[in-house]
Amino acid sequence: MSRWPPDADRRLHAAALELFLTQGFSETTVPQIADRAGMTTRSFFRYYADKREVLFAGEEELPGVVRNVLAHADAELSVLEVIRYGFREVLSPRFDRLREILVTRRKIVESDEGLQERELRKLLIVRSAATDGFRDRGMTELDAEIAGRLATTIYDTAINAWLTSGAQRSFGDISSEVVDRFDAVVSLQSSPIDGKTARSR
Amino acid sequence: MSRWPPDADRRLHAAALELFLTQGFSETTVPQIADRAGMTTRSFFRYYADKREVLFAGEEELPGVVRNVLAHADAELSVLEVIRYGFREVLSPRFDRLREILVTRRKIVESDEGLQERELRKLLIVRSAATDGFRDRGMTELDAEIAGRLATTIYDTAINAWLTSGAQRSFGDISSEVVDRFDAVVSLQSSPIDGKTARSR
DNA sequence: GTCTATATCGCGATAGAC
DNA sequence: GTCTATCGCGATATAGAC
Repeated sequence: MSRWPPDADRRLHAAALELFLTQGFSETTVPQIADRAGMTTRSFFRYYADKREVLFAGEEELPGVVRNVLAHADAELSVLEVIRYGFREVLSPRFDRLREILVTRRKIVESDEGLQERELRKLLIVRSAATDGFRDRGMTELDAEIAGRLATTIYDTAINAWLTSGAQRSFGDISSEVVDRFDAVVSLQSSPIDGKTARSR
Repeated sequence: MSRWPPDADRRLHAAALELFLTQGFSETTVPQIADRAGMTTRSFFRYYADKREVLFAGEEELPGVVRNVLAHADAELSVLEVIRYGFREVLSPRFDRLREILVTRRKIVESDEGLQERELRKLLIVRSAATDGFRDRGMTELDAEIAGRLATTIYDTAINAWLTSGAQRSFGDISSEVVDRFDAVVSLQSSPIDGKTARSR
């Protein structure tokens, strides 16, 4: 048995989540987290760049997943079709069983503006990966950037709708609906609420 | 003549910009900024919530402008048409003469991840205003959120393209092009780079 | 305005693992 | 021995309390 228990990063993560939930994020200090995980303050910063970062542990794979999906999806698919396919076939299976955890995390993030900022930057990283992926599919630089932004915006909208809805619907179902609405909002002259469906040009 | 020179916030802003440009953002301390502006560290935090905030001074009106445009634009305009109109008629006149300043600010923001996070949150505030505006135009909650996200995403894309392009083109011209490309990327089966223009359904 | 908590990080020492 | 994880100490700056 080694002197240093393994999984120091996971222990820090677990300790942090408990404290954030019971005391609140800003009321929790790094020394408290480190104590609860059985190590020193200095060691905390060895695993996490700052106090916010610990909440986003485990999301490092997402950019790689995005690149992978875009690299292997049928080249004939339109942008919205690729997005719909990726969300339903790849992201939904990964996300659906994590719903409870994500709802909890979301509640903590919402309580602190600094955490919201960090979450937005995480989304920016995903967006870069998506833009790269669309560029590699042969789109022009501007179109790839637009497609990347579109994909992450739809992603964020769908995640939001999914975690807010009390029902047991899958992320794939909800994201597919969101894709439809994006298509409609961009394409239609007016919102269907007015009954108009003619394209403007 | 009063004991305290007026425009304390502007002096702090000017001092901060100079120091950020010459020394870099992270190498500049708040006491340095305050000293250069002729006041104490404590006074800095009276005018700006934190060191990052000073870089975004003067952008507080944007949400109000957005609400105003959406409230007064022709009710028959489609989402993309409202966006195009607002960017060309309202934002472009405001932005075009500020290009140099915005280019400078952009360079500083790009140098620091924390500043990028803050900028993203500022965009989030604008997005909330846009979403409110679209909701008030009679859209459903989900469609309004989508339209708000679309507007700010196009805004960010256009600002980026505008400040990156060396040419003297107006923000209105560039943003109009970006609107066209968003429409095309969402609507077309494939990118025009392949010569395909048929809509997928 | 002053004081202070606390985040953050640099550096060197140390303790086991291989 | 070398490598890696951790510790201990301390310095600095932000940010908020009083």
